[in-house]
Order: sequence, then C-alpha cells, then structure tokens
Amino acid sequence: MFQGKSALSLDIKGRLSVPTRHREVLSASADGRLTITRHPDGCLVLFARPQWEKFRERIAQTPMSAGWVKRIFLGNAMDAEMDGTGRILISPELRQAAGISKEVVLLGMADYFELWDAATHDAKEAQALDKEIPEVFKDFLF
Amino acid sequence: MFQGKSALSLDIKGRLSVPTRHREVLSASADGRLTITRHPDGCLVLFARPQWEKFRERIAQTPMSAGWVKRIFLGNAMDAEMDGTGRILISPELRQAAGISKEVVLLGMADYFELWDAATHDAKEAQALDKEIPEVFKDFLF
DNA sequence: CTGATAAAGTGGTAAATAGTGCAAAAAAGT
DNA sequence: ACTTTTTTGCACTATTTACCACTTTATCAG
Repeated sequence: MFQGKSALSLDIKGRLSVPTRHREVLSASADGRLTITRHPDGCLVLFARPQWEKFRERIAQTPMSAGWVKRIFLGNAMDAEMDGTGRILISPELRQAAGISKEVVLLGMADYFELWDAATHDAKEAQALDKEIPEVFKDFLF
Repeated sequence: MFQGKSALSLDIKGRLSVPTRHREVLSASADGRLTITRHPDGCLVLFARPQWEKFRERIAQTPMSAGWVKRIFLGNAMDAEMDGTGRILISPELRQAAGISKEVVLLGMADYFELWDAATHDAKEAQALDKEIPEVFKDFLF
C-alpha cells in the first residue's frame, strides 16, 4: 500500500531515487522489479511487477473501442529494476512523454505510483482545486 | 473526540508539538500513530490511524474518474508518529501544500484535526464571517 | 565487416541535508 | 519551594543528492 507525496529530482542520467519508506515494500512484494508506463492524464504510472501483470491482463481483454487507451498503456510500458541503492532508470521516451526533465513529484496511489513533472503537477492540481468537489464526494467525505 | 483551537508554532525541523490535552486520547486510541493529508480548502487534516484506515478504504476504491480527489487525499497522505515528547513531523511537502512555515492553528473537529497556517486561517475566517450564514444552518436553534 | 569513438547506462562513494531522540532548562502545579 | 510536566536546544543517525569512474551499447569511418 503506497501513499504520500515526495518531491524528488532525477539525476543527470534520468534516474529516480525511490524514497526509503517505499523500498522495503517493493523489495518484498516484487523483488525490486517495476513496470512503468504512460497515463492518459499526462503523468507516468509505476507498478510493482505483479500488480502490472494483473493490470495488463485487464487492459488486454479490453474491446476494440478502447482504442488509444489500450495503446497508451500497453505500448509505452517499460520494465525497470531498482539498483543496489534504490534507484530506477526512467527511459528517455517515458520522460519525454510526461514532460519530465529534473524536478518530479511521486504520488503513492494505493496500488501504484504516479510520477509527474513538478511544474505540470502543480498546474493541474491548482486547476482541480479551483473546481467544486464532485457531488459524489460531498456526503462521504467527513 | 477532539475540540478546541490551539495556536502553536512548528520547531526548526517542522515538528508540531501536540497539545497535552489531546495526547492521551491519541495514545490510547491509536498508540500515537496519525496520518496527515491535504484538504481541498487549503489546510491539512490529521487523523488518528484507525479513522484514516476507514477513510482510505473508500478513497482507494474510487474509479479513475475521481482523478484529482484521489490524488489530493491519498497522494498527499503521510503517516506520522508522536515521539516520546509528543511531537509529530509534518513533511516538507505537506507544509508547502498548506503554506505553513512556523505559526499554525490546530482545530479539533470531533473526529479529526485541521491544521492551518495562522495567517491563512485568520484571513479565511474573517472572510467567512462577512458572508451570509448558509441555508443549512438557518433553521438551527440554540 | 571490423574497430574506434562517443554516448548512454550502471554502480559505488562521499558530502550535505533532513530526521530522530535525548537531555537540560523552563514552566506549571501542588 | 519542590516535584512533575512541558518545551526547547543539541547531538547523533539516517537518508538523500551529487559526483566520479567504469561498462556496455550504438554509431560511424576505414
């Protein structure tokens, strides 16, 4: 179970240093093996390998009408592995796809992570906060 | 059950010293374990761990369309634990999100706490007092 | 087709920064 | 005035980040 925001910066080679509080979980549940792909909202998604496998199954069974969503998730998926010091390389293609250069934000979203370019994240978040909270949440929140 | 306002200041490392009158409840009900996250209104929310777990379950099961609600609540959630002297560390990301630097206001809201930047709180409160009382409260009697 | 060169990827180490816990000082209550 | 509680400051530990060197892969020229 992942949660929480981390403001991080990629090193010169495009590697992400995973915060320590997440490393143990990833090592235990996936032996440090991850899969990274694109998300239609403009960020990247990071799965522990077993969770990715399950997600991939569901995407693969999706009908033709899913069209580009299927291509985005499956076509951009890249395997990655934590090195001895807990770093993972984000491929140039993925970095470019999400507009990531150096400053990034890593969000724990329960079963997966989202990786955003810091500036993009802040902009989209501010935009979302301006809007009203969707009706569905009004009563269930507090 | 938490209530009351406390004007406090974070120490140099960004730690909040929980008022004594709340410590016992938190120790008893959650063994001093808390979870802190963002609130769309511009403050932070502090839950005792068991209450957070329940809230998180509902958030985690939320569909993709929930997008930013999930990102704000779950993506910003950070576990924290009271140390031997009743202090909890507020992560840099959360402090930044709520515009908190040093002077803060802690509001007991029955099941949870709200943590505001002092200046922000005062400004918003003044603003709220200027407005009409919302319809829902009109029928309330004393 | 082969070898040289350059670029990109991998791994490790050291320095800086952030976080934790302890202990002494201050404050409050008896 | 003394004891107990609370706070603040300090020192130690852990984590993160930046740097450096080596390995591998790709590219281009002979």
